[in-house]
Amino acid sequence: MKIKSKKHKDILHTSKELFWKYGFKRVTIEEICEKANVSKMTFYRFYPNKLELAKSVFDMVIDNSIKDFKTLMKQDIPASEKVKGMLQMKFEGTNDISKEFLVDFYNNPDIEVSGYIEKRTREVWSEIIEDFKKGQHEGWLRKDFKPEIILIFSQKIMELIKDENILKLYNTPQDLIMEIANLFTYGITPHK
Amino acid sequence: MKIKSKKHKDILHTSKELFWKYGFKRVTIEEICEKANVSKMTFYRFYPNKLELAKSVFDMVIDNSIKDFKTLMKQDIPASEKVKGMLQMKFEGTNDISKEFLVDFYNNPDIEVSGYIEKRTREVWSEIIEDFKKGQHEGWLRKDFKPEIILIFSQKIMELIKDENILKLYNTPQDLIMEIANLFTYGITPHK
DNA sequence: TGTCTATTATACTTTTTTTGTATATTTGCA
DNA sequence: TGCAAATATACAAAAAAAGTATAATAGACA
Repeated sequence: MKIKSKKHKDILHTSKELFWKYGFKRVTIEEICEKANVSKMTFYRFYPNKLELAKSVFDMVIDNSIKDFKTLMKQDIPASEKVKGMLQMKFEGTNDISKEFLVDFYNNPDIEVSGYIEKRTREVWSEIIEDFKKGQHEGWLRKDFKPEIILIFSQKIMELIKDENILKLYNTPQDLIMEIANLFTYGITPHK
Repeated sequence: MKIKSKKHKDILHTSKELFWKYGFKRVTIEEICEKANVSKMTFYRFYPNKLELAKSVFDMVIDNSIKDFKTLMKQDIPASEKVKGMLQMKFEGTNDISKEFLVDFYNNPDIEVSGYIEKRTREVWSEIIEDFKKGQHEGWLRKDFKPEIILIFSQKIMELIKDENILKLYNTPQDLIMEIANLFTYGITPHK
């Protein structure tokens, strides 16, 4: 599935919006069609069922995330800025999957689904890791750590950012992000 | 329905939470029961169906709103502070009904429902209006305006507070609230 | 203008989900 | 212990959602 007609795009964007808000299960195909101004038959022309649609949505989001991420990594800015940008992206949700969506997805008894998510997630991770390795090679990242650990780390740290109680310690979420970014950076970059 | 057992309270609070997040239609009775750790049979002991539950939830929220509002009105603080408090309450959602919830409610073909909401809303309004009249009688509100207009006014103004673009003009929502509260106050209070 | 393609509207069957009930069992507490 | 409240389970009935067949329509374009 590659070329996207206007209608096709409408379906994708509408369903992303609804899935993000309510999760996978709570949204019906007809609801999507109505909101996207597309007839049900047109929907079934593009997708055999809701699951396939969800995969597409997931893909779209992942792909955009990667694109944003790569753009960031390519920029000629200090490492601390890159880390900050990463966290910022996560915080804004650009780079994040809706919790409601994932929960529904994982609870689906259909095994194929969670397998699919895991596969795609692995792909994203390895892309990101590649970028970190490049950073190590280019010298703006310390060489003696496993890039994989960054992702695990940032995963954990995202839980902090979303934690109301921790947020309260800072004037703005940005302050917290900055704080974490600094922590991250000075543990990672070569000593000046 | 007055005395509330622990289980009864759990049901009420859980359903409020879910309704607020997803709206009325998207939430199932069994879902509520699971999340509230209550068996389905216990649910049906308290309520004959989801609609009656929703009415109770609605009542609970309305009642709390009135209570908060009355507490505010009774305080010995200047009128501007009271107006500010009102807006603040609305902004925090303490005094507000979830949009998702209301939309579902109004779309319900069952006429009784929207009738019920309208009835309760009218009651709240008249209570609030009574308080304003008292304020006029006690002299801390100008006497030559219809108290009813305040509610209509504040309704409209709430739309401003929720408007992203307007919010952007101020550093914090609080600044906007303050601004509006001042506007409100100096159009209402007796001239010093 | 006529034709081709994409889209829609409608009406329908099938499947799945949710509701609501009946019944037997368990829990906690006075 | 014994009673009231709560539960688990299993099930029938109703409602909602999924999915399909078919005929009608709209619009691009040669």
